[in-house]
Amino acid sequence: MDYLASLNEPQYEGVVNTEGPAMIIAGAGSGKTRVLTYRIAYLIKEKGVDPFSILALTFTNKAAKEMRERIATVVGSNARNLWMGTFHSVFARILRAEADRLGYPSNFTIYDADDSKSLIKTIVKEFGLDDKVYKPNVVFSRISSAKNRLVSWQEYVNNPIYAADDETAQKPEMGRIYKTYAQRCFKANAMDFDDLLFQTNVLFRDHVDILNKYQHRFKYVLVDEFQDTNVSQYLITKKLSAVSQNIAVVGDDAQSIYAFRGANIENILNFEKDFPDLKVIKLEQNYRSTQNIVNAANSVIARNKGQIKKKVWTTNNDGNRIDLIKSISDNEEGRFVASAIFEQKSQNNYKNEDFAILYRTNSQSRAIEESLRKSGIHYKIYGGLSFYQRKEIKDLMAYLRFAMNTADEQSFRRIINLPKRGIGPTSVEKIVVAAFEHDIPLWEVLNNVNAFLPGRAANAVNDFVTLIKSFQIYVQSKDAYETASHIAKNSGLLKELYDDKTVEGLNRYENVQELLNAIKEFVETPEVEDKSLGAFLQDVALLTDQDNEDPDNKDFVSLMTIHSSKGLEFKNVFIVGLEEDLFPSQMMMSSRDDLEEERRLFYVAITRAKENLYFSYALSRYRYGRLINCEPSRFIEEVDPSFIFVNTRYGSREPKLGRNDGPPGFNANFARNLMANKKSAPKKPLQYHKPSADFRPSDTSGLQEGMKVEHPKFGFGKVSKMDTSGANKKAKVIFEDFGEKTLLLTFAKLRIVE
DNA sequence: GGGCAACCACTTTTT
DNA sequence: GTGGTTGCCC
Repeated sequence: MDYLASLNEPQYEGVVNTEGPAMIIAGAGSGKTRVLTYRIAYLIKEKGVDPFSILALTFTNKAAKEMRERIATVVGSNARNLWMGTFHSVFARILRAEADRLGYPSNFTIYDADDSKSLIKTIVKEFGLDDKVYKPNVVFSRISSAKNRLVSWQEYVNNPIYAADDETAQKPEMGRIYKTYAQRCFKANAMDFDDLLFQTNVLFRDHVDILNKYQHRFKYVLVDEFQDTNVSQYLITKKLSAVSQNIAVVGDDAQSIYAFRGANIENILNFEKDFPDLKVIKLEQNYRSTQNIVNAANSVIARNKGQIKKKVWTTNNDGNRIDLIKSISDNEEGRFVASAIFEQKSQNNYKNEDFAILYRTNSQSRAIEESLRKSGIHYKIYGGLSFYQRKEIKDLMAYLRFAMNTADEQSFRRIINLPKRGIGPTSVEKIVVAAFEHDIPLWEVLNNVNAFLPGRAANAVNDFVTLIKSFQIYVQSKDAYETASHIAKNSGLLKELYDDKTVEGLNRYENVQELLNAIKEFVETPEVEDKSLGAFLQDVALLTDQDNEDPDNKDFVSLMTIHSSKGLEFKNVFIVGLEEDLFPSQMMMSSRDDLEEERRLFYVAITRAKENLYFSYALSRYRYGRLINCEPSRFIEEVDPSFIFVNTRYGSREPKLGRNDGPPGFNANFARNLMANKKSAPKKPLQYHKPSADFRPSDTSGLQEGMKVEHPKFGFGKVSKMDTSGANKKAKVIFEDFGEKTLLLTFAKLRIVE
């Protein structure tokens, strides 16, 4: 019982109250993971519960892995038998086992968000709709949110409320798209991420015997990050624990930052209603941060109306005040952050790993990255494009998936003309449409393609079919690694990449090799019983590469979005880009709820810090390659000023050329196309105007037609036309040396001469 | 069908 | 700033 001795009173309550429903509201830094892991350890060790009958659900693979390891240190190897994993992986496993009840094969493919969006794109195109109205992202999130609220396409099409909604949104075809999308997924033997939860609900709703089976199997259900569950996830856990009533949820409403993905804070209220004899435990003591940081965070979150009453407190030292850094530009901001890290390291013996730089959007990383590189500070950027989203990886994966599941339309579209086989979009469309019109499997169309396509295209398709059939023999008889490397070689993918001698080409080649290594590793793992390609694909679909860590070099500064920083902590945290419209994000300002979610995001960012916290903002910044003026974020003012130390550190802005700056034929965009097309460079060198004044972002509100202006690069010119009709005011200027250019006045690089 | 140049659109995203 | 896409031409 010694592991329990270290717990405080409410933590102990959270661990030992294992029977009946419990809700643990855990403030930031209050030892939430510890309570969850000890609770499971307590069940196994002290209560003698079989690990097989404990189901613990998390949101990330990383959290599941970490928790499993921590439990193992208390209970030993027995922890392996726990049902612990992400919602998606656990229910994918159950769905594979019970797939036949839903009319799916057990080797169904899992579509990731990219697959889903490209399927939506093709459907929108097939319907002859405007993809500017039916943007794949918008359609996808509409379908996704319907599924997460358990609205099937049948209900969606039949319910006039949705039709009216879509009518006002000028998207009347949404129901038809949802229907087609769902049917296409089903026909492709594929489930998207939302289906894994949606179909589990269907399974439990329509097949009571199966529900009973799992209700009796899982005697204890635990849910981590409960504030981020959506309706679909909540209903699954509720149903599973309806018999045993042993359900424990752990979360913090103040850290709910995924409402935009369907997370529903009302689950907390519903939970209280659904389980009336619920035990509520509040963890309010923060062990992570200094007084100043805890109090600043409290002063921010207190502005939100909707929240559960709790008071997070700490007995830690006061610590330093928050350092507020003001700078002139995003580059300058990067430099100050780099120099602050440098100073702190030498003065206070911090290591790189003690620092994190948090921002609202991934695109902000570039300016920071540059200055860290110049200062020789080792850093790592989290997020961005993941390994499995890279084109070359998706290409090979598509071959592997198609060899496993010849109904998979998305994989088919990806590989049918890759490498080039002379099968164009028209032929592909004919094949797919034929499969639908005659209601036969895609594979059958491909095997009888001569009936649908003219000779030359049909021959190419026949070759493709023969190739796939040769792969299928491997799939059946060899392990995943042998199959995958055979397919990589014989599909021609590797050769195409090998022939590409550019830097990117080499990278892509290495990435494919890395994927093959990963498969090899999978095959050579002794615990893995099923070493087939199918087993690997099932494993990998739900894996993101967050856990691919480089063990050699762990001492780096972490750069990431605030979203991905959740659950982590650092001694020193920089929150950069604290500017109005950026954070809080302009696109989030439509309603008060959205502002509250942005504020919770700010709260999450602040509470990552253990010792020192820095706020930083710039007065001007490049966004989408254009210079804009910025104002400090309202969030800075929302922090009680007694916790802030203002540290004004202006600098200067250096002129920077955008890709489209300069005359056509001589600008960077032209150079880029030259590089891409391997043509020789023009003989004439670039000659830009030498600015006669210091060009800071300036006010151009008085600009009128006919005025003479100076531009830092194009030199002198005359305003020929003003366009104030759109959201972005524009001016057409005829430059003496470079001719006519249209300039966006928001970015105000013009100086009025006369 | 393929190559090239211009054009467009961009939030966060554990799965 | 970047990547993806469209539209024109061969």
